[in-house]
Amino acid sequence: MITTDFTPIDYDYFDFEGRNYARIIGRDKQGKRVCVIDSCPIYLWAILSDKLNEKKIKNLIEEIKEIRLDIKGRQTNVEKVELHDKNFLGKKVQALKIFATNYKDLHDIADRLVLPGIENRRGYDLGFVTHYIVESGISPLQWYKIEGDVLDNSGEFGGIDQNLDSDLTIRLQKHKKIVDDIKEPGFAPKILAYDIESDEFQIGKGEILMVSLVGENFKKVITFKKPHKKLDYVEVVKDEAELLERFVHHVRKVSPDFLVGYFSDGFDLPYLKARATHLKIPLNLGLDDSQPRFFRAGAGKGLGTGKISGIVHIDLMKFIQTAYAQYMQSETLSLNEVSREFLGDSKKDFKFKHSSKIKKEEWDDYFEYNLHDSVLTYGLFQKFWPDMQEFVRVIQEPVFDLSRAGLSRYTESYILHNLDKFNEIPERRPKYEEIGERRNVRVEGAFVFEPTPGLYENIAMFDFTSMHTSIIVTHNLSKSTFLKKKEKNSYESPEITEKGKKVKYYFSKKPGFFPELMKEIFELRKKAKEDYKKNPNITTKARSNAFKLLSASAHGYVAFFGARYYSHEASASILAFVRKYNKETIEKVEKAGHKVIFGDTDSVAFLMNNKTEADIKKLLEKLNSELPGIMQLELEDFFTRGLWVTRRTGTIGAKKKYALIGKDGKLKIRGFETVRRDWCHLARELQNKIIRLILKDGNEIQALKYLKEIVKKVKQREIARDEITIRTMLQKPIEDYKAISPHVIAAKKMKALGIPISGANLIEYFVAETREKKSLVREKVKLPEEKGEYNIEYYLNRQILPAVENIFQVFGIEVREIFSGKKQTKLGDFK
DNA sequence: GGTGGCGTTTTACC
DNA sequence: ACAGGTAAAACGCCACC
Repeated sequence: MITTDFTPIDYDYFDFEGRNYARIIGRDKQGKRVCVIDSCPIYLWAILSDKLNEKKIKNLIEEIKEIRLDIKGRQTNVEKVELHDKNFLGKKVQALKIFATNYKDLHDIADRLVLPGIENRRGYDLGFVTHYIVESGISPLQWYKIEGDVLDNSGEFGGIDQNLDSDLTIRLQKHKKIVDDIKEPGFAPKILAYDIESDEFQIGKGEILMVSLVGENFKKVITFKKPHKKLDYVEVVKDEAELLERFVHHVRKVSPDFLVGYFSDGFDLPYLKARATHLKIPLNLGLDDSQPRFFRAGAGKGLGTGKISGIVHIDLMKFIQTAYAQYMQSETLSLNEVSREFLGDSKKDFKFKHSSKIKKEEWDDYFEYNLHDSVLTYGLFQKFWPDMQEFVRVIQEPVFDLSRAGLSRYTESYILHNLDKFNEIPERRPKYEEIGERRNVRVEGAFVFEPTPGLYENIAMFDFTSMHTSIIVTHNLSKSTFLKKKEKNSYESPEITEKGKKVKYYFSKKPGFFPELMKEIFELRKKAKEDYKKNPNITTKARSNAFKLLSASAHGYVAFFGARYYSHEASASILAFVRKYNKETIEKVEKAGHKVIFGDTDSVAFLMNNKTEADIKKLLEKLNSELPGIMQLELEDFFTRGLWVTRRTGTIGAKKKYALIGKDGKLKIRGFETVRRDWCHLARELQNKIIRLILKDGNEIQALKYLKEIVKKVKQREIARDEITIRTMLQKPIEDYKAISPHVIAAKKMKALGIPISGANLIEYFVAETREKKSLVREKVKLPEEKGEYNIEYYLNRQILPAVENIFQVFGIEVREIFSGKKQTKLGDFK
């Protein structure tokens, strides 16, 4: 017997004599690697029909006990059956807890349970690891005091400890959570970042020229190419095979908790595996000597995820995409841009070419480039680790799974790990046909107010705090609280138009577990925010962020076709309430004597009309006193000026396109080309400057002068290539495009010239002058590397002037008439 | 051969 | 396929005169 402290990092399981055993890899407080072997009850639920008498239940139990399975080379049977009072979708039910030997048999047992008296079979599709965490209460990245027998070359479980590179292997007997306190320092993980460079981009097609590894006080580039100067981090080997061997050697020697790459699920790890297979080199990176395995689960864009036993392989890009992308400034998820935003550092300059064309002295730059990619990846992991850690603690799924999950899984995991509090049996995942049906229904979304174009002064803006989530909580909306028929004393949705008919949906007043959990998230977020204000550090901030994201995804989850707790009725009702509350707020603000300028989903912007800020705050208080439940309106800010413009065609105001300036001079620009990456920098920066000049002192003449300067520069060809480059994302394979737009042409050109498309799939091009007169833009597309002069007419008439023309129209200035020479043949011009 | 409506595509807002 | 709907805008495509 031994007692130690322990934090679980990675979970998997193995079979021994037909039974499942969880194998948890973690650390103790001294940083020693500890492996814990444990088991848990394996079972599924059979939910019984309402009116089943005792005798029938008894017979059913006897019948189930007789089930024998002979599948996949295993012979097993139902071990035990118990009758329990449970809840399923908020309803009291009687359910049979059916115990089996092996988790993998549960599906087959469920298939045998299609019996009279059994309504539903549930709880067999969670996956062993999730099931184990729920059952055992041993959650990732928490601290436990554990007690058990040491397995030291014991030969138990077929000698599992003998082949495992851990300091201590324990067969668990007892465990106790020792801290659940945010002040407890988290564990400092051992990290190794890696990156490869190869000749060909297609996986396994070319040779791997070099691999870089970066850890704490550890920097290495392994290569079989010769350095020009002496570089102490370069380890020269004889060939690619030895490179792979040395890579494995170093990873095993450092033995990190996390092997971290950037887009490494889609490139680095599969490439290493492919080359190792080709060269017959074992890539035994696992703690148990196993090779990386690839799973298609969670595969976006047809890529799998790479798993290494005992060492958590992390592809940072996916985590950043899920948890950060919506709050980031970066326009792509490229390592370069993300590093620049979060680390203030970027990739080293290196112009790719085939290895046969790289000159002797250029190799040193390539090594440095390769090393620096790992340096950046290492830095990013350090930066994001506190957040990743808090997400793991909150949703209670292992780091590996969290790092590959999308927002729906975050929410769903949180639910699944908290169902016990409600004595709830988990709902199953939707079947293929259900997903198809769900994808076919559309629901009407939020209301967007049509603004009147103009320049306004003294504007106030209100918005609802976590609007969708507070609606879910206030009106108890969810799958399980939805009532098929109206009951007295129930919540009622506003009127909804569906398929041309007006309907209303009704929800029980008895608090449902989903709204209750969302309320919990809502409150925990509030508390985390207060904790952060009191004690600002990375952990309190990370926790606040985690709950913020979970809270923001609540409605998205309910409306997501893949969700276990998907509900069309709840989603449609949530959105109907969103429209109702926004419209009501707009009416009330107008009634209070203010002209409303704009509103989108959860916000309303209006003129202060000589009222003081204190008056506006009083109005806010009054509006809040009239709101039900946890609904809350807050003051977004006061603005000194705001600009709304017309849509490109016509005279109606453009929604979602405005610019505001705060009392502190800070700009808030929404929707304008300034924030869109598919416009060239020149047009974006010009527009930004014009907006700035106009909002700062409301003087359009200064802005017009500035425009004149830029137009002159364009006409005199003084604009740099980079400024006129247009960047657009290629969203699918080139062949799949029906419409051949300019960026598709550019992508085709790149393919023909063998220029690799960046990991971010961003296509860059510019519009050039052509000898013959061509009308289509795509016929004038050139790659940034190509020779040619930019097309003055295009940049003037299709980029510069469109970016600013409707801003000047607010002041009655027609910039096209001033600058473009030609008259536009728009209808408006003849009136 | 110009043009106007429509479908496709990308990107942003909340 | 892997959180949702609303909206702006550009461009190609195609019928039409």
